[in-house]
Amino acid sequence: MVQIPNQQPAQRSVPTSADVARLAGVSRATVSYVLNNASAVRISEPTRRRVHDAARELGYVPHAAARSLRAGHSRMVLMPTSEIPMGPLFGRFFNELQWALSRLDYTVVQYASLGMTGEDAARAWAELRPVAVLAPDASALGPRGVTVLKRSGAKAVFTLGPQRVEGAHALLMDGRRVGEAAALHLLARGRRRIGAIVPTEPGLEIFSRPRVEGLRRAVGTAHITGASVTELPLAHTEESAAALAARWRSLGLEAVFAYNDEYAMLVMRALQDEGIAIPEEAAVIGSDDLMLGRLLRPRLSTVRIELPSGRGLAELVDRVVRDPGAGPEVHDVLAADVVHRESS
Amino acid sequence: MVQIPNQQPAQRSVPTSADVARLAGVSRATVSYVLNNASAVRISEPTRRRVHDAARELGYVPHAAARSLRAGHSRMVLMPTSEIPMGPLFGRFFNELQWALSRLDYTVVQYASLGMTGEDAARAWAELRPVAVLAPDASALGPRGVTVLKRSGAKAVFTLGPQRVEGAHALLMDGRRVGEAAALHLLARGRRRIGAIVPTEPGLEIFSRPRVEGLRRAVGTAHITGASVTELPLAHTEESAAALAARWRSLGLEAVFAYNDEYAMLVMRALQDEGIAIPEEAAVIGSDDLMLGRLLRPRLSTVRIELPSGRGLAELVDRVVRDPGAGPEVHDVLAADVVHRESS
DNA sequence: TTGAAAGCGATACCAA
DNA sequence: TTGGTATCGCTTTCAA
Repeated sequence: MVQIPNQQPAQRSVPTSADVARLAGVSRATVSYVLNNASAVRISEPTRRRVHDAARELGYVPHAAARSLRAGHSRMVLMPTSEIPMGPLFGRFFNELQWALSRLDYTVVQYASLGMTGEDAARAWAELRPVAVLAPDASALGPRGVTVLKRSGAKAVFTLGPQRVEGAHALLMDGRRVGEAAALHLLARGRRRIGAIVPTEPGLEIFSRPRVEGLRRAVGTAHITGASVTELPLAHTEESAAALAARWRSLGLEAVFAYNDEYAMLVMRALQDEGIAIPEEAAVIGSDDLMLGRLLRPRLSTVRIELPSGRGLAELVDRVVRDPGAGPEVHDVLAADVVHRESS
Repeated sequence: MVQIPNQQPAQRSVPTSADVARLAGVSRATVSYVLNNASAVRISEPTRRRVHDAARELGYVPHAAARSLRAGHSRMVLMPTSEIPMGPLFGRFFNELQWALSRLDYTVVQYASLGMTGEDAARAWAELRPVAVLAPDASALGPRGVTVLKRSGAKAVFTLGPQRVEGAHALLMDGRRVGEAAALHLLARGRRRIGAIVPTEPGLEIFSRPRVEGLRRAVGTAHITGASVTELPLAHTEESAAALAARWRSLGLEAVFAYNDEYAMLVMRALQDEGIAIPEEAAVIGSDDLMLGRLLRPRLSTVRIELPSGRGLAELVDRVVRDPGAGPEVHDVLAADVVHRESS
């Protein structure tokens, strides 16, 4: 650790608009008019300049809290972050959304409320008085949480994940679509007895459950004799995958749907190391269409997921903020289709 | 899209502590005392209950802006997010840090200031009057930005990345360590002419430049005749990798350091498809020790990066917030060592 | 034990 | 064109 001598003297206190007014020799009102380009009043050019100069000299920055307190509302969009890291797919969507919202002049803020759940978390969020809340995890919110947020003045409450919650708008990302697409593909290719990898990592079940459920449902409604789904818990480790591969033949399965491409890679490698031929002895399909799937040999079949454009959602949020009267809307936004390569 | 009829009637206005006071039949002061468990004053038990009941009935949530305005300070730690998504390594570190800070009773908020740069961004952050700012990208801040933040009352300004900036504390993550480790390893294994993959993706050069620089430096100071470093630009696509592989033999290189494991995988696959033996004809080493490296054949050698514990940093931040007097400290926190597997 | 009131910083109405 | 001032919601000192 390197110590660098402190060069700045004792902090002057933080400059306020009153300081700017004093230095410029005008009233605080005038400062406000000038700095906000108030169109209702005309301020003379010399005064404008004096105010701007004073503000620059003092390094004045307006106080967002004071401003929104006075205004009675803010343009803050709160996006609670969940602990589970999002993949590249969701990450890109998030970034796009954020960018689009800031284009619409919203201040997007991510707030991690680690450890809390439901109403507690909602209360913590509500203290910030956001104009909109976009929550990725509906279950960690609940109808009570939605009520708390709305009571605190939030005009729009959206959930973004695989679940919805009463009272909130929903961008429903129905993971069952993914499982269904995988099931139809595998069945069409003559596979009957299908294994479903279920990650044991905590937090992931919110995403994995619907996928398996969709797989189950599609296999069930296909009415093909002998068709079945077997859940295979798997940790994100080589050992776990090796253990699964070791008992693969005893399971009597013909195919495996692997939650996502990373788990698919893990499983495929373990099966190959066990001498099991892919896709002959075991068809493998993943999900999310990651780059790595194309680099595997055989190339990995996968379910490609399509999320809506962040811009569209940003406009939707804006619309709801401006007209909160309408009831909650549910948008079904996840599309899934199979990219067939060599592993299935 | 499904429309659900709006069940809630017109929003009542957001309840304030005055509303709670009115309903409980006490003064606002008493409400504040009760809800904040003020130890300086004793409030009778019946009054406490009346206040709590009233607050619950109204769904009262305190107004953070008003509170911090009155208090003159907040406990908000601002973490500006960069557009480039962070990998699992940095992501884990970030999560840990966030958690540790919230344990210390800070409100951690991520704020994306997309599009702005330097002072503009700093001003936007300063409006929120955070008590501390942890910026991952020093270059998008600059000494001026640091000044703006400090003037606005920030007690601690940290940069977290590969660069530092004057006036701010730094958790320096010196990527040159990574390149150095890779170079020493490859040289020790008898490789002389080394290629360095440089991602062409914008934003990544902040991380890739130092790694290549470290590689260069280590190769240079080794004083081994014939040792050289050749930069190889590469996009994150199969085509780009295939093009590189096609001209590999004409490059006359013996080894390649691939920025990180993902690019290593991309390159390795392309080389293998071109019939180039690994590691015989081309030694490959990546970085970040991702799971996928262990799943490749040959198994991927990699540079493992060790970041400090989030808890430690959280305590450091807390210390600086409590005692901002001391000058900025520079902590060198990145450790790198080689995990030798089969590809080198 | 409780209440009245000042004041944090910025804005917008009304007067001058 | 500019200034005085009330106000947003909350905390805290001082009085009662």
